[in-house]
Amino acid sequence: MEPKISEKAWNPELEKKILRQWEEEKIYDFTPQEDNYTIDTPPPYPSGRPWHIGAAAHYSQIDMIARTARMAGKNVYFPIGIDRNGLPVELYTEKKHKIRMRETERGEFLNLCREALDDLEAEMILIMKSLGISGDFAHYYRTDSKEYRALTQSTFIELWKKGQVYLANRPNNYDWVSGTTIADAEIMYEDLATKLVYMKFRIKDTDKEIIIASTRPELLCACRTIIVNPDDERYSEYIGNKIIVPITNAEVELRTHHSAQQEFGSGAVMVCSYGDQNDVALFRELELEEIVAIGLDGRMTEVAGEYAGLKPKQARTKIIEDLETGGLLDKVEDIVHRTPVSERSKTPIEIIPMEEYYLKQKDAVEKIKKLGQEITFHPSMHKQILMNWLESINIDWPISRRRYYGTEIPIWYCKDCSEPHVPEPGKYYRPWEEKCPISNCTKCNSTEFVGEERTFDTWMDSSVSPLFISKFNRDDEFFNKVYPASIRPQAKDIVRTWLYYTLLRCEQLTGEKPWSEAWIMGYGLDEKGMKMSKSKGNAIDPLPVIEKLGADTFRFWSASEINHGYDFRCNEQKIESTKKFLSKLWNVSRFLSSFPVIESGKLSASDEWILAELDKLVKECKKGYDVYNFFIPAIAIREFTWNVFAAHYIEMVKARAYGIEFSDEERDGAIFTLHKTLSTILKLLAPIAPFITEHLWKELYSKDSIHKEKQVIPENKEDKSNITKEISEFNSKVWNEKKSHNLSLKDSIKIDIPESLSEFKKDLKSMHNLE
RNA sequence: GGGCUCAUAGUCCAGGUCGGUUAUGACGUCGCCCUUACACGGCGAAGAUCCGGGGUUCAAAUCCCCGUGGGCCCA
Repeated sequence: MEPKISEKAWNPELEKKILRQWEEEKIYDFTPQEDNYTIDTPPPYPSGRPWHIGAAAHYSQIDMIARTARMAGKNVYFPIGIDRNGLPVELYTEKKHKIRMRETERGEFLNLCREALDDLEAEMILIMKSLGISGDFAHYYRTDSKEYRALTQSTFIELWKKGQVYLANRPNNYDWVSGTTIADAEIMYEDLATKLVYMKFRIKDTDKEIIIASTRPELLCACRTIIVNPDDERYSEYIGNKIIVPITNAEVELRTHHSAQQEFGSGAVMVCSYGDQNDVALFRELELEEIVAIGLDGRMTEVAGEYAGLKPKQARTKIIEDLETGGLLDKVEDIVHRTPVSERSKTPIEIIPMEEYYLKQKDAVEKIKKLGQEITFHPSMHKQILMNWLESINIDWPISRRRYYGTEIPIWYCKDCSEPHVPEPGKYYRPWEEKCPISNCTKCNSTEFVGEERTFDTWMDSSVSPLFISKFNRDDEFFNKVYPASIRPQAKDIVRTWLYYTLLRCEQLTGEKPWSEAWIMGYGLDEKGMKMSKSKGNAIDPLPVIEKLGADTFRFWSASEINHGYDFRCNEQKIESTKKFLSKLWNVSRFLSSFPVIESGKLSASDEWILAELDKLVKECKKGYDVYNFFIPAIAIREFTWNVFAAHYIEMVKARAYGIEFSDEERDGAIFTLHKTLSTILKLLAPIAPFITEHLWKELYSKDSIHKEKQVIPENKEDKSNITKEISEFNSKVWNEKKSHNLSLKDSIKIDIPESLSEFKKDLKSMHNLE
């Protein structure tokens, strides 16, 4: 009998043809019904080349969620979006064109960013499509589109009107040379020579002194507290005492804090606004009131007293002299200090408070905690990341950024009285280049306005993704059908940002949770478990891998290698070797394609046994698919298909299937069981490897897509795994025996079949050619 | 610096909640074998101080404590 399938191995080239078919037949199209399964797909951010291979694995798995849900009979809404707002593309563009954002005309700079995004986006879309992602590419959205930005702005305007937004001072990184604030991402660290100044601080109402070392003595006037390590016994008796700051004679409290290192200087640290990032954290944590010691002009402010007007470096020199004169100086050491400097100007940055917009979030924490409790997390352990984060929130959310490529903050200020005005929601506004849509200032009736130049933090955009995909405020009927979404799949590293902010924003705007389930995936690392980065040279480009090995190989690797929720390692050779399983499946199918598909047959003990094992597999897969953990079915399917079905069952029934020395009835039992098992395997595997299962399904079982099938339901058959163990032990025994006697596998041999396997006697005899 | 998390053969991974056979499977390696689905295969073999130290226990990969190293987020 000639097998219907003639090729000897799975050819990934077939994937392209299958993709075209899916597109033509529109098998993943979504029409909203009463019950829908909405996936709040993460819109990936095009930050550079190549796209992270871990992200490709991530999207493969998100697609498995969609396919699992479809096969469970759900009406799946699987939107695709691209996140295009934010700093990375600005940095990418500056580097690519060797320009600086602030020295380039804003409109021109935005165009260059857009071009860069378009290129990078095209590559990501190509990868996602090649991976077989069954999302809605025809209507993919961009977070920098007019519609999306209009939504971000509308939601801001709504919250502004509810009084949820306010202005406050916030420490910013400031680069004096460029004259701008810079983002944390633009800071690098350099070891620079500086002086470590040991100063004498007196403990109030005693004649005792504490020596405090600092590289920034000019900030004495901004000192708010002194900290020592709680384990540091040198200071334990003075905790809570008032300390007199030299020069200013201000009184501050001595406290303990774990961030004080006993080995550094004298172990006591002065906390000033702001010497470094640690000071910022301490001011926030200890709720200290900041003192602005350095002004926007880069000089000491009036709080510095006689040092006012000096540059910090001059003030430092003078203050050291004065300390010495006043007998307040212990000693000065020359040290090398790890100093934050601006990436562009290479000069040390200062941290100074500037006015920024804040969105209230502290009041919402308890509500969000409750929402968090109502959401099912897969895996459940990652709910802890959110809960810990909620515990640690102690400031409102700063939402304004002094950047260009983002959604503009829709505010105009009256030129005369500075009163801020927000426009009506519903449209996309660009205040930096558009005329104010309001004709007169509501406060002073002036007609002249100045547009806000700042943009939003990008999380302001991405945090409304469930509202955008459900057409919030644009199509109420659609919104009511698909919101709240069913599931939010996302990576672990952005639980505190994207997941949290989405909960916050959606609660503020709809009063409801945005989804009922959150699915959290681990982080993709290199083969040694280190983070992948372009600079380390250990990044793997997913595109050539997928092109060479095919999407199904990549997807099956992703499912079988990544235990859900845990970090995973990416190794090209490992991905490549995964292909062997697909070949195995292909060849099993090729063998079965020699036999007609029949509806029934007389089942022998062997058939009953493998069907019981198959049922156990169905049950095991369901366990994984129910919680969208694809590692469980992938491992179980490979194990069953290769090591049970192919290795033992197929070998046992081969002769029977050919009808050699068996009745037609017996033969049909084998053929029926073979097809029943394979077709079940294909359906079980379809969400993970959609291409090869589709191809084999159509070759063998139906002209319709396997992706229209419903998932198999376990029948709870009797567990026969003990038989599996016995059969495989017996087979091994025979194989070993033949080997030790230098016999070929087809040679005849005399070995007794154990009593417990007597039911399988006929099949085993023909399999091994037993006498 | 803080929080969370991980650590099992050359490599990846299971087991860990609920302590108790010979620690699962895959990749890779080595040997033999073309047996009519498959050499991208079959059979077999070697390969693990279960990260280190301490504790609880008759018994620890598993539970507890202290380290070390990796990862993520926050600072």
